[in-house]
Amino acid sequence: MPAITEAQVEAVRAWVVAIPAGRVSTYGDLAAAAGLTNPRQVGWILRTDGADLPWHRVIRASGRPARHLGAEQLARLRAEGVLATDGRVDLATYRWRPTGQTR
DNA sequence: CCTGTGACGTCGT
DNA sequence: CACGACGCCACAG
Repeated sequence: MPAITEAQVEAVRAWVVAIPAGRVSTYGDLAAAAGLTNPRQVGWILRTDGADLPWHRVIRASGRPARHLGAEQLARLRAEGVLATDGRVDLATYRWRPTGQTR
């Protein structure tokens, strides 16, 4: 079977879609929620099958957007009410966890 | 089979 | 807090 199953891909896609507006999630949390051991795999999935997903709500654990996206992602988040300070999102306020727990 | 690269994370300095 | 190095897994060449 493939290294990454279709179920894992769908799981990540589902979590990304489930992220409420005005909230963000990290690659590490999504990886854990989808059962992936490595956050890089989440990035791979988003790049491959995440074209139609609200990937702008997925940021790094540092609170910074993905590398090539940069300012565009921050602009989208800001439009949803996520304020970034100096290019950094306040994870303590906006970090959303896939447990249904708002905080 | 080995090497390089990548939407990352964690630790050490 | 910023930067660098290493680790991790998957894929392309």
